[in-house]
Amino acid sequence: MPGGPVGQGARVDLHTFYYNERMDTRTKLTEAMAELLWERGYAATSPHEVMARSGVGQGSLYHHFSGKRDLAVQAFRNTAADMTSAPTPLDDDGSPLERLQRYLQVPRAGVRGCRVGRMTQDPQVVADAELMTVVASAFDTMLTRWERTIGEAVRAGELPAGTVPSDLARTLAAVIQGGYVLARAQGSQEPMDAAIRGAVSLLDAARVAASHD
Amino acid sequence: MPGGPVGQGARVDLHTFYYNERMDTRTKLTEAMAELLWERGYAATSPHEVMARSGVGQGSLYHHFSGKRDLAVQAFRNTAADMTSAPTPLDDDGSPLERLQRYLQVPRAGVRGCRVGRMTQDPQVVADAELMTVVASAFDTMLTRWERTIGEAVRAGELPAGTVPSDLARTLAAVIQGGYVLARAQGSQEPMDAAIRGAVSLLDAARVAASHD
DNA sequence: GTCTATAGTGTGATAGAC
DNA sequence: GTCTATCACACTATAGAC
Repeated sequence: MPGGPVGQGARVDLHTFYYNERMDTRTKLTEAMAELLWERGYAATSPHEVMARSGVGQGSLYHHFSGKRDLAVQAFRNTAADMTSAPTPLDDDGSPLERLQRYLQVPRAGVRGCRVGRMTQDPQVVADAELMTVVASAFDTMLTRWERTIGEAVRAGELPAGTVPSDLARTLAAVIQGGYVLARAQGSQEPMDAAIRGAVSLLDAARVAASHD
Repeated sequence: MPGGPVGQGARVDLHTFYYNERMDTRTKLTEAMAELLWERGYAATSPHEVMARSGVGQGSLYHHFSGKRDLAVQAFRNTAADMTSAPTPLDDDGSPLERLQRYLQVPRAGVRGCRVGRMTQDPQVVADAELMTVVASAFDTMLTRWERTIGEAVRAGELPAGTVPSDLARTLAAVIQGGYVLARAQGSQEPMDAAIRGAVSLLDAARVAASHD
């Protein structure tokens, strides 16, 4: 191993190492942009910041991408694809209702916010049809999964027969998205966890009600 | 009625009339800023836009306020006070659970988003301790009301005895906040309404479960 | 494919006349 | 108290050498 910056005793900032040593320039740029979209949003992220974080120069950015918007679209497409392709407890073992409750309780860092939901509050993003398409289809994919598992729970008699899967799917997705909002409003994880606990309890109550259908 | 701009046949843009004829300069500025905070957020709103919308000149803005931040703090304090002081169905007649369900179903224009919750996604707002205090205390006031009515519903036997009011309050607040996110993501009111319907149904189920406690 | 230099625009804010 | 003119700066983007 020749004397790279990772040699013995060398202290390397994780980000710098990550970006500089293991990715091509294009990827460095999209990864840095994806992080900044999450942390700061689209409007508040400048090309200058992306270059600083990725260690890539100005000329390279405008060589690989036509500009800030192009870079953001590519980066955010990757983010949405990562999120929607990741496996969830919704497809694990267990009864449908258990899976719904397990997915609700997946750890979520409330104060960081949702990478996709965040975009929804950025006026420049909402005004951009291409970005909004990515946002909308990411939510669509997620809601479809919720709906399918909720339908299974109804058929299994774990939820009341009158349950409307498309409604409840939006309710549970909203609890998560709203949990992020509450957590950020209070600067604390606790409101997110409380909101989830309350939703899990409501599903427990619904199971009890279904058993008396 | 002397020849004001509202004389017979005169057509006056509602905004222009509203700002120009009925308010003092300070109020014109805070009202315009409050609207823009809602529509575009803090970071994305420039003093120039505030002046254009209010019809007030640059010199006046910096005479009445020390700058953009000062104006935004004053404007947003007014917004938060308006929202937290308005009466809600939570304090109306009817059983506690009915009041909770009625409040959930208050019409909310999902695509416009929540005036307070919106601030939560703006990095420059989150970094500002003064603005975040206003946000946090507005949510606090709202959550306390939810909690009180939920507690009443539990004591009335309309919700299961094991219900944790502080948890369920956050769940229901999250449904509303998340409903805004979903509505904006899809550019449609429908996801908000669906999320609310699902939450109302869950509360119905919880009432059934409570009756078997 | 990457660099440095620089353009052109809009920002938040101030100066000073009236 | 309000106006117009202007500042210094940061932004997104381009030019052109290497």
